[in-house]
Amino acid sequence: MSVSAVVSASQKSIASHRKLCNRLFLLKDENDFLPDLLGCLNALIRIKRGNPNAERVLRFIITFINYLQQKIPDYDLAQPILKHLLKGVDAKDKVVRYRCCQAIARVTNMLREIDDELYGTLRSKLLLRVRDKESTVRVEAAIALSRLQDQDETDENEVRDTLLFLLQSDPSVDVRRAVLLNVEVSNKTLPFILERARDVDPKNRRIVYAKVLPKIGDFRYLNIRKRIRILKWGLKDRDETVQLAAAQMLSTSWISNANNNLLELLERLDVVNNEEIAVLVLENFFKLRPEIFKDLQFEESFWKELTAESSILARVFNSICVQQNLTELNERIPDLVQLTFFLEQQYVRMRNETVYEEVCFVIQQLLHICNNMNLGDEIGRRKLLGCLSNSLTTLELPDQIVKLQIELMVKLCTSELDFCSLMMEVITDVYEQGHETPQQEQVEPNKSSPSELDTDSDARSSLSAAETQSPDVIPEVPAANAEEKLATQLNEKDIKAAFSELHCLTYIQFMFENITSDFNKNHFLPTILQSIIIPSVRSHDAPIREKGLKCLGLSCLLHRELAKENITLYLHCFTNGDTSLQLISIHVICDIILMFGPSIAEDHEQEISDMYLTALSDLENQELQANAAEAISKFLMIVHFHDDLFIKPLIIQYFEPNTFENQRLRQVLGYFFPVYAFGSYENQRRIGNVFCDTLLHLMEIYDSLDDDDRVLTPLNIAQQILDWIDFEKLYMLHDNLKLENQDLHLHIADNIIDALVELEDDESKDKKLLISLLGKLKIPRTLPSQSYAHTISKLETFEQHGILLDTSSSNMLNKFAEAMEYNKQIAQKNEEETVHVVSDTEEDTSMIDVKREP
Amino acid sequence: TTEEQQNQQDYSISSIYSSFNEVYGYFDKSLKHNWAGPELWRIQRLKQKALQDAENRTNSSSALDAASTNDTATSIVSVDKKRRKEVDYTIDFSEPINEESLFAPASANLQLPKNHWRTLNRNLLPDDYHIDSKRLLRLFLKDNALINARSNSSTTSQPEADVDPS
DNA sequence: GATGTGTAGCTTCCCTAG
DNA sequence: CTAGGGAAGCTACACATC
Repeated sequence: MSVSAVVSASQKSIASHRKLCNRLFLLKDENDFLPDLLGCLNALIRIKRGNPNAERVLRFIITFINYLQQKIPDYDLAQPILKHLLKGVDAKDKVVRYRCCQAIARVTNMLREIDDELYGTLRSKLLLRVRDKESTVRVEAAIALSRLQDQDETDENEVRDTLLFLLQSDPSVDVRRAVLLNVEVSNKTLPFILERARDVDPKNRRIVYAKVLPKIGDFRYLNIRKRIRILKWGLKDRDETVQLAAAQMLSTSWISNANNNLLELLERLDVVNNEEIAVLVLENFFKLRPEIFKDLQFEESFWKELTAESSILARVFNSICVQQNLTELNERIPDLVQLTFFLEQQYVRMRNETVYEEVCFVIQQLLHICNNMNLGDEIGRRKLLGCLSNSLTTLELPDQIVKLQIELMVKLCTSELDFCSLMMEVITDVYEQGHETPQQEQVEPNKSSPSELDTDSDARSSLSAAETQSPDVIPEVPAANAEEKLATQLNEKDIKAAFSELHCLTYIQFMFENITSDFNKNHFLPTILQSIIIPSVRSHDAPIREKGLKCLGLSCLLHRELAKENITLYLHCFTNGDTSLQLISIHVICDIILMFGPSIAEDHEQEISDMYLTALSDLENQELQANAAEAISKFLMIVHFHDDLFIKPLIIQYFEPNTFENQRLRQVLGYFFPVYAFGSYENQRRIGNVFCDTLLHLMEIYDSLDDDDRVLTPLNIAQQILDWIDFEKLYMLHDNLKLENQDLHLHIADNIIDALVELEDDESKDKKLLISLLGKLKIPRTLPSQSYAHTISKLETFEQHGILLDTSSSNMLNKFAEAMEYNKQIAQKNEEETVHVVSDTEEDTSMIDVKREP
Repeated sequence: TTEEQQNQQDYSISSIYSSFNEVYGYFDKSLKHNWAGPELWRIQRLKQKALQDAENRTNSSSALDAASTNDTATSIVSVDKKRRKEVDYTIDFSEPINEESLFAPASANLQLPKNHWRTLNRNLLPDDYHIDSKRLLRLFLKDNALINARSNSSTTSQPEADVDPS
């Protein structure tokens, strides 16, 4: 048997390789052995990618080299083969380059030694090949290059740095993946690898968790920030398979590196500062390890010595029980009376400042648990309510705790009125604590304690108070560092009063967030409004004024008239205020309109829409812009407030390259547009109405851009918008509505033709684009013949203008005209027949394909 | 004011539909993988299969027809597949190959042009703000209140926004 | 600049490994 | 038995070639 016969036999199955190895071994000393073998390689490297026989042959050759090395260590076959293959890495044929790189990668793996010259050539050729124009070649070259990595961790390491460059910059996912799987993990490469957990490709992301991170071994090689980041990315990934991979890594490798002890794992995640992630970690962990979940027990001592870690463990246990209705397991959580007791213990412990943060965290977890508990027990309820209101009165608690406590108190109270009365007491107490003075008479009239106020005052009176807040009495906005000013200007007593006011306002804010009462039917609300909120809106202290404006906004949501009166106030804040005031205005006016409908804004329509448009186009202020986009989205989605005015600027900001950094804006709008468009056919038509206009505007922007910013082409943009107004994508609950908007793209065609007439001769690029869009429109055959006729007549008038077109454009235009003509004739025929035949369902939903029509 | 509220038109999208949650659940699901802004947006083609299904449902009268054509179609396809599967991958090692042409140097540049190496944010996803229907149906000031988009049959005088009991 | 070629990305179908 | 991976086929687009 000849060398080529043996090699040829190896292509059929892997099973025969062992036998064939022996055969080939017998031929090794013949004169033509090496040339014959290289000849076989020549045949092999012409075989294009994906041929399974070629894979087998290559594998056989590798097996043989290995076999030979074992038998005769001095027989060096690898280097001659390598030398031969290197001749092909620059070949013209990409298949040859691909196969050579692939073979080199495999052979290099077998190499025991290599002479310096060969190594140098290999290295420099591969460094070139990883930049090949073919991605398949780059993949193999990258794998080959990864075989040349050494342990050198110096700053300059060309091989390593090239691989890292590919990992970040190669446009092909496969190349990045190949590098990800083959690059050596070291201090230098780790940041680049971790970053791939956010690769655009979900498979690459998954590989980070499933393949690469386990290679590291102990997760403690990562600092806490990196641990949290990697967990957050993985567990919150949109792709379930990535989530699962992250969860698996957590519940197998990471937990074992924490002595299989959940609490120890949590200790290494700094739960106090990463609550959200800790919850996710536990939830995902229990999903994969239900047996551990079921075995969790909480002894008496557990509750008496709560730590950050143990408390969040109990909280997640509880929340999973509640979510999944595991009532029996949930009995391991103490009852309300006991929980209240433990909570009180923590409030006491809080006085020790060294553990303040941890205690706050523990309290939050306990509050979450209480919130999930059955609140049927009267005694427990009263005890807890007492404990909560007491702590609110006597302690300075962080906002998150206050929020949770007040939310819980609403649930504990039997009615909203009870709740308000209780809160009123708390707020009064806190207010008085801040305004205790040796001489009571020094208290300013408008800062009088709420308890002294006429609690019977109705909304009307507070309204009149609000009316006095006409824009001109609002103090001018102070310097940015208002707090500093505040500290120097005010004496200690005033500071104390100011802080108690802030304190009260915080309580009021969370209180108002949780009530829905009609303002006039709950006499506590007008009292609070008049005695605390309104004075605070007038305050010279920026923090107080801001909080006051928020609380006033919340009050407005409970009272239509109050809302209507105060719109001007918020408009004024937007014009004259700093960013934080502007944001409040954006929020409050939006909520008011959503709450009461657009009619509430009828006196200030212009100013309000101007405000939102100004904010939307403020490229200098991303937060404002994003919030405006969100507010407008809500308007259009929910109450249809000036759709036709907002829709075009909204589309423009979405595609405008300058908003690329403003991801919140883009993601809000990315959600909004499809929902808006697919949500109703009227909305689709609204977008359709501005399509051409908007596209032309965006094309202008595109023309003015640098190459670097030209990521989205006008074609791409147009396709995305056209997709929004695709009638087949309308969300329809009833199939019979599927017939809506079938003519929408035909209308677009009309608009495009109109726009073509307007374009100048030097805008040939634009003309070309618009014409190419005609061919991509989705136009059904079943429209009435006049519709097509209308478009055809438009085309004819366009042709009369005699506008210069390149051949491909005019071809496309002709094709489109023919298709329309064809549609018209068919439609006419059908219309004649319909006189006799009632319906023809066959062609109801069939589309024309412009390209295929005669 | 009660009267005004009653007379308020219900503008919500859901007024067209019977089920509010269903609609937004659908959008949350269908937009789950298209969140990263226009640069990374993929236009989802309507699946041919889904379209056919829909068509079959509407043309229930021709259900029998459809079934039979489907049967014949699948069998034809499978025969076709088998025939095509007999692609010959055999490599011929007997003929010597001209190394001149095999290793012929390239005339043109083999490197990927520079502008292809320009990446969008190093091929990384942007930060995910997890925008969903809940986010856009929420008041700014009351994050626990979902805007209660009721059908227009509602006769209550409650405001449009309502504290979500959850 | 018209034309053909090649590739990327998608869907659909099939197989196999868990 | 199901899901995930891979191959085949299709389409749209980019590039090269003349």
